Amino acid sequence: MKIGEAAAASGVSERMIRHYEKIGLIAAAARRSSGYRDYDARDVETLRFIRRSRDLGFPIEEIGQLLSLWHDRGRASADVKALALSRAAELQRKAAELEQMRRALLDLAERCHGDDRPDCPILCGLEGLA
Amino acid sequence: MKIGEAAAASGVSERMIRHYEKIGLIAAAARRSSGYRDYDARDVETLRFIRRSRDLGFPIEEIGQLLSLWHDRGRASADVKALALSRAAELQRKAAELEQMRRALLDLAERCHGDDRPDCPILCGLEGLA
DNA sequence: TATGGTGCTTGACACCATGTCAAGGTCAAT
DNA sequence: ATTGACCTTGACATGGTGTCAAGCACCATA
Repeated sequence: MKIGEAAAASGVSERMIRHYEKIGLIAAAARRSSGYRDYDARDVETLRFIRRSRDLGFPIEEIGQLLSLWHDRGRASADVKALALSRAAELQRKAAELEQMRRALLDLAERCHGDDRPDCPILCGLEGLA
Repeated sequence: MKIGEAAAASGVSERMIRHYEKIGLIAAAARRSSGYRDYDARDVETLRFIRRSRDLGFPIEEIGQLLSLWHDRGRASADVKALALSRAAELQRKAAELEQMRRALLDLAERCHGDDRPDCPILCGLEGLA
């Protein structure tokens, strides 16, 4: 299977497949005599695993750890759970941060009459004179 | 005022001050005969404005628009409010996305016993066999 | 078989915001 | 005058992805 087909089958772009190979997240693909990369079903499975992990917000480094655990038949599920819970906590932290920014913005916007007049509490707030 | 003092006074790092100058977000600073950049209170105010905008999640491009509006004494507050509300909506969208990822992760983690045994619903979920 | 179109290769540049490091010049205080 | 802190520019890195370019491989059809 050539890289284009592997990309279509896994949902990971050709660009990112080459990238993951370069940074060592996945092993270098087999090559045909022409130099084309050659993929099999197992490779596609791995790529799909990576894509799902990314979709769940795991950074590359942690995806590497997940892949190790995945390939390790004797791993303890506790190790995986710990990674997942720590990721979930991080996501919550980030979401809370965004929410806090949003609330601050809405507070400013609420005090802004939002018409043709030039005075604007939002800009004053950004100046630091809120 | 030299760049280090301006950085300390505004909360924007020296690195980013130079960066903002290079990308044209702020005007090129005055220079002493030595070549050192020279800042006054007004410059620091601008930097602080930028920092607060960044803290509220505005991307650089929108900060440029905010700066224009800020400097424009005749601006309509409605224009500022529109920017702020659109930013708030974007923040909410992003937060919701993170929250959705988190929930998916927690769903998987909940089904994982998290002990020494190797079978793990989280990894199965990442494989796509959830 | 020749040709064309599509797919593959590598490499480079871009984004956005920020950090760090290096080599060299300047300032201020001792 | 020396020293140590500060400034200058430039380059490289991060993370995840896009795009573009030049050149080669593959396949089907004329």
